[in-house]
Amino acid sequence: MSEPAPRWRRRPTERPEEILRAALDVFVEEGLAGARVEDIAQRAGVSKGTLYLYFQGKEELFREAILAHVGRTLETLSTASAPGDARERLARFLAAYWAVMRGPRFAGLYRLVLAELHQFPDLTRFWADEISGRAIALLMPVLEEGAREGVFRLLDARVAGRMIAALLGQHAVWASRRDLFPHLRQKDDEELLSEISEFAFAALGAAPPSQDLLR
Amino acid sequence: MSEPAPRWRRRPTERPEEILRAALDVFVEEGLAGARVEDIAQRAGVSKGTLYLYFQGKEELFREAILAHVGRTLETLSTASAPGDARERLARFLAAYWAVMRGPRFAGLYRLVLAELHQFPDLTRFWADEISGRAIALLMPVLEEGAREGVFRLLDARVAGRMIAALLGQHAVWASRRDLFPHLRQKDDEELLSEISEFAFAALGAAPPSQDLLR
Amino acid sequence: MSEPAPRWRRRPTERPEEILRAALDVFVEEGLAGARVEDIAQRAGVSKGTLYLYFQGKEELFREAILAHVGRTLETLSTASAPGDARERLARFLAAYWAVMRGPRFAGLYRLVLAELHQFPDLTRFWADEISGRAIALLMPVLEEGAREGVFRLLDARVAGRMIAALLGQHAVWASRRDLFPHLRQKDDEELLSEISEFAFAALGAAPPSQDLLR
Amino acid sequence: MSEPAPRWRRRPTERPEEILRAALDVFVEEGLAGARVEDIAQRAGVSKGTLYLYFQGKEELFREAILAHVGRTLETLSTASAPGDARERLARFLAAYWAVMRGPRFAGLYRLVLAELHQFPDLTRFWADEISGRAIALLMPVLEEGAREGVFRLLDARVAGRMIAALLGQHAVWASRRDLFPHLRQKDDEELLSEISEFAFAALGAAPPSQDLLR
DNA sequence: GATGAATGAGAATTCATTCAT
DNA sequence: AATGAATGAATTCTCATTCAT
Repeated sequence: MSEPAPRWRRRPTERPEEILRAALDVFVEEGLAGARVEDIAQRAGVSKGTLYLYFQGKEELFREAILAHVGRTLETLSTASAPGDARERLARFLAAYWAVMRGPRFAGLYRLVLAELHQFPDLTRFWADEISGRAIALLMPVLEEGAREGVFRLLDARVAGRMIAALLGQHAVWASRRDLFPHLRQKDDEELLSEISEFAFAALGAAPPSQDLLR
Repeated sequence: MSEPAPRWRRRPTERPEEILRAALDVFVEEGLAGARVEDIAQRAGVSKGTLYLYFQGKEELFREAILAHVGRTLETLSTASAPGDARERLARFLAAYWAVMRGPRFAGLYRLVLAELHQFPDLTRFWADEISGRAIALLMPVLEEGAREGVFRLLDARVAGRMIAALLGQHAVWASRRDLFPHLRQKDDEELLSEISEFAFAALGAAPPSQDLLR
Repeated sequence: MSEPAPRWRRRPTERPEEILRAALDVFVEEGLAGARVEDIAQRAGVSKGTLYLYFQGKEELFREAILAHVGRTLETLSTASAPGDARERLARFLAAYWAVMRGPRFAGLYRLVLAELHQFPDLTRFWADEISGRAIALLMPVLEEGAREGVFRLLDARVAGRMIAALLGQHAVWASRRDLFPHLRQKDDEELLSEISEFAFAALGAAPPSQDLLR
Repeated sequence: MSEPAPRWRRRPTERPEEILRAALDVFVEEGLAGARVEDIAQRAGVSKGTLYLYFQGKEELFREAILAHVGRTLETLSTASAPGDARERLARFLAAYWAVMRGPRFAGLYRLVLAELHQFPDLTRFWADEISGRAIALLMPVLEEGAREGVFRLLDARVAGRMIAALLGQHAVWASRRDLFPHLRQKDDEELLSEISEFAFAALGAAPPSQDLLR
């Protein structure tokens, strides 16, 4: 005697986020052009029309999906700063940043942004400022303080920050497709991080802190 | 002892190379999906139908355009090895590799490959082997020799090579759209190269050779 | 002797007449296909769903909106007959009819009916009978009486009525978009009416009554 | 042993005109919104895609279809002026204009223009100038000359021209849907023309010329 | 009764590919 | 070989209508 299950439910609050999550997945898998609106709808468990209740169209969906995800990411990232000596802080930052970049969708997202550079300069700019730029901005005080303390050699903190961001970023892209990049096929994330750390610390004229200190 | 069969082959040269060049330009600008066959034909100065006389379709055009360009690039790159002490050879390699990557179409190509990766695993494999892989392969003997000579500190040459490739690759992408990546807007190519070199040499425990030695 | 059954009936008045008014406005502005149900609802200050409580759908809305407005119009028009000599009665009729046609929505409605005619034969029939037909029917006795009295020349009253209706109808359409019909841009409604009257009276072989008599 | 019939033929010159003709038919029957691009293509005997080789889209098709047809019409119309006395010339003009308006697609076209007034003000303006305006412009010299000769009574030739254009235009619309306008259901085109003529001449204070003179 | 979120059929448009010339 | 006109499958987006709340 129970009611038949309704064919759909009203979820005005949750819908947009669900849709953006589905959209991000599909965009990451298929790229902007390859993603079909229909697929996004299906993955979100709604009809095509519903997407258009919440978003202007495919492009807005793309933009919003990326911004929303980056937003969530940034929250994580900001928490990375903390007390300690410069080497420890740098090591902790590398680990935190690497963890973000190795999160489930991040590298795919980065590829996406690269791919659509021309079509979405504002998105790219946002990315550059908020992701790469933020990494550099967070790194700089650590490096400067380390230099002041004599732990790191003297160098342009901005440049050094950029180098470190490059190492992390490029490795994240490679690592996201280990099958396609044989030069790191055998390495797990932890090993890659320690290789990157080792290289970066060496470039700064310092040894990485012992692992013990970081836990 | 015959040469091993080449991993890829150029198509007969009488077939308009012009088409592939045009295709590459359009693909770099628009991406795979965004590029219209019509535009490629137009830029190559032929009719749409003609493309189909030489290529199966858009995808083959894409594949061939990239392979042809990479082929040309590789010729350049292979000439980079040369005699000299390890520091000089490393410095010269960095300059040569950076020159290739800053060539007119390379960074765009790299983005393209990253972006369309998953659709063409064979292409990516090719890329990984011939470009990233080759860089590492060319670097390794230099690094190993330097380590043997005591010029560079002892480390896994493959890992160090990968780090250097990461620095160069990521900077090439950023530099290709300086307008969108403000963290290096003010730097010219030469300055970026010397920053990268400085960082890499430091990580290897060595000072870069004086500029004089490199000319 | 009961009244003959009315040809159309107004829906119960407690049902929002507001909706029909809004619908008419939107239909006049946008046409049948161009009008969006959503817009009608919004203009009526109700939700989309509410419309469907009162009307089957868009087409019924269209039909009812027109019928309702015509109904209101007809009430006005019927009052136009009155005593007096034939010339005066004709003049008064012209003025009354013109006033109706120059009412805020009439010309738009007329265009609408013309435009969407073929989709609604019954509507058009209704229109032809109640509007054009009624004009002619109201005119005929006046013209016949005038002819009998020797004021108007002898002619087929039905034909003459049709001519006068044509003059009025076409001018109403033109006048509704003076910006688009430059041949009468400078004229105000009053002047147009007196031009039409003058022409019609001349065709009937009579001079129009002096303006004084009409007020 | 004959070749199988080709699936399609190249007709680059004839296509656009064929398409416009088909488009006009469909637009007249269905209105702008009701017409499906697919139907137009089918009626023109081509595929949907072909339409887009020659026209930007549905709206341009609409605009061009109307302009092309009006253009053809105007050629006919211009030839209507000719020598003779004023009454004959007027009679001849009425006949010519009426013939144009009663041509197979004209009244439908007029309805179309009326219906889309808002969306295509430029089309409407064009229509007003070239059709109604031209009628008035062609009429004026005839009426003025007639007045000078004492055949017609003195009146504003522009106003009189407008009245005549109104009579013709409105009757053309009605006549195009005789089924829907019972007040002229029984009349054929010739009879309608002579009724209009009779009314117009009377309004000008003249008798129409005998029919004999006009053939 | 009202609401407005959700649906999904329908239409315009694009563009890779084919093929008559 | 070369052309570019023609095709039609595929895709986005709209909006009348339904129905859970």
